[in-house]
Amino acid sequence: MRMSKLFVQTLREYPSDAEVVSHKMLARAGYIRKLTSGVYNYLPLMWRVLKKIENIVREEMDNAGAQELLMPFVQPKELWEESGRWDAYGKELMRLKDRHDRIMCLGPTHEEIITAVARDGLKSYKQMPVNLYQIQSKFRDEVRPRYGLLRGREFIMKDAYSFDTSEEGLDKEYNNMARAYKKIFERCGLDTKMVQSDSGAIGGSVSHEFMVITDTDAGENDVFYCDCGYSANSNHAVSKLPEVVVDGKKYFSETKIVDTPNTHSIDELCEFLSIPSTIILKTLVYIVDKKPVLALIRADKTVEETKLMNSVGGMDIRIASSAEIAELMAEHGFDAVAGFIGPCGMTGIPIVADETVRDMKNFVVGINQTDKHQVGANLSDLGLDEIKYADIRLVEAGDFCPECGKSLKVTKGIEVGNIFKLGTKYSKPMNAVYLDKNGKSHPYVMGCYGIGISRTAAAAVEAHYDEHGIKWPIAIAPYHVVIVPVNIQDELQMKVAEKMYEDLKNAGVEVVIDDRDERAGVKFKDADLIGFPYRVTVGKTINEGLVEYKIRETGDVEKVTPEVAVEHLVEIVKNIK
RNA sequence: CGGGAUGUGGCGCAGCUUGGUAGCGCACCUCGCUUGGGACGAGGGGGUCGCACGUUCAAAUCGUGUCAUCCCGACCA
Repeated sequence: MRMSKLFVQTLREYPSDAEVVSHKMLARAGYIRKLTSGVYNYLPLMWRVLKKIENIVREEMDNAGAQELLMPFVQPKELWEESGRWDAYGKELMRLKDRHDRIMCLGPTHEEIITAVARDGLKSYKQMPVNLYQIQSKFRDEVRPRYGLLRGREFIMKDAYSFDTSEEGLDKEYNNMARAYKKIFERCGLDTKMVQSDSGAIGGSVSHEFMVITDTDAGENDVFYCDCGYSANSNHAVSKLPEVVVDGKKYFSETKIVDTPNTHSIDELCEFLSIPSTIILKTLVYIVDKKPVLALIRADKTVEETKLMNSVGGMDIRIASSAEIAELMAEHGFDAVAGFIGPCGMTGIPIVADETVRDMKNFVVGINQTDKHQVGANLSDLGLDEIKYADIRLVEAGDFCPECGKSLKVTKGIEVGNIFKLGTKYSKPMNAVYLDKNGKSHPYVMGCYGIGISRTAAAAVEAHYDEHGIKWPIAIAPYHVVIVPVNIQDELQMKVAEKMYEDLKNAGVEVVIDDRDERAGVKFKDADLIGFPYRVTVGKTINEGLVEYKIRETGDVEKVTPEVAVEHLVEIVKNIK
């Protein structure tokens, strides 16, 4: 490719709306342009990168025995009603009508469609197991798109779905996919961790996420991990706790109600009573699937919303507003504001207590009266009808590993892939069945496996950049090398550059020649910004028969003959895998 | 959804307070000059100032509404 013809426009400055590294870099280097919120044009350089990632994914999926197909982007409402997700999915599902007023949606994922495809063509145990995948654009109408390609509304994803006759078969395929994923991300030049995670709206039991570990702002997930190998997303992580005081008898000799004016926060309450937060029972009001739920937890800990939601089998959770709290209080004959809520007398609504609550004795608790708390209280004395215990606690760095007991560490990660065991979550309601040896029908045992293609590209930038621009891993770089003749008026420089260009092209190296009539500085800046893994500069030293060979990643420079440079590059490209 | 901010050429911004011919830098086109880390000079093209309504002799500027975009929050009572 000739730089003079390449459709790319680099910018002198970063676009003002870009926040994270990958967004800034990709926009400035001319890879992407925003069309509308969360929706981007993939310009030629970007598309080359995306195709490289797609091809790696394709090869490894095919190697792992999966088969590629392509399903529609626009989908009918009916299938989503069959699975029950038409109502459950929420506003992220972009719904629309066609000219006949038929209701459709844009595919945010394809479980419904693939299950229907399988139902249609997968009738016998003899055809199984089978794993089908596609690489498709998806659309999720995110509340708040941000971070460029990392959290867009439209994005490219590889999604695979496996069909088995048994749990054992699913386990096997699950591990097969985990291995394939590991290979895929390695080939893309990405260091990933496979972490346990919540299975969310997709449903199912077991799931893992593949996280690119990054120190940039773009890491959206907290990953807890341990040297022993344990690692989990914060929405799923569990831990053992360090020993702390959970008995308040040292502070309170008897059970009584005390005035605690203006103690709206735990900090204020601790200060007012001169006690540690570990002997306060914190009560929070959540709205799960539009209904109130009370969460009880030791006050030095934080509720993990996803865990709480799962504990009551919900699909949607948020903290209650002060108006909702007031309403709830009124319904139960109380009149208290946040800060003084307690479980006592809250009949008829689910109460979930974190495991930390079990051991608490003689604690402090709200009693649904503003500016008052009960001290020296015990759960058995509170006269509660039914409490459900569950682990609804957010793990913190320093908690102990649930497997080996050592201290957990925390890091930020960008999720680039996930694998789920779905079981019969979709096949059952959608009546997608096969016949076994005895002619009996059973629902498929399914798994699903996703990789964010466009997100992987962005994550790669987050993981590989410097102040000058992108440093693509060679396997996913848009081109392998750029040849920069410093002065295109110089006949010898141009002659050598053109010769190398032809030789490299003929040898299968993806090469760009920067034949623009620009000053050297401009060409170097662009080369760094765009992130070609290698640069060969043909300048004055060509008079001694030498060119400059530079590695973007390390910055290492070497003077070599054009022939040696070509040899190096051909060799490097041959070894990409 | 709550809070904050911003919409002026492809990108980055000024102008708005105090209404009066729409500006600057980068990018783009032409010529000259320059050629190892985003040169320089001269000339040039490109904008219904987000949109609508209103006030006014006159609106980018003032008012109302609306749309869009971005940031923060939506997890501790």
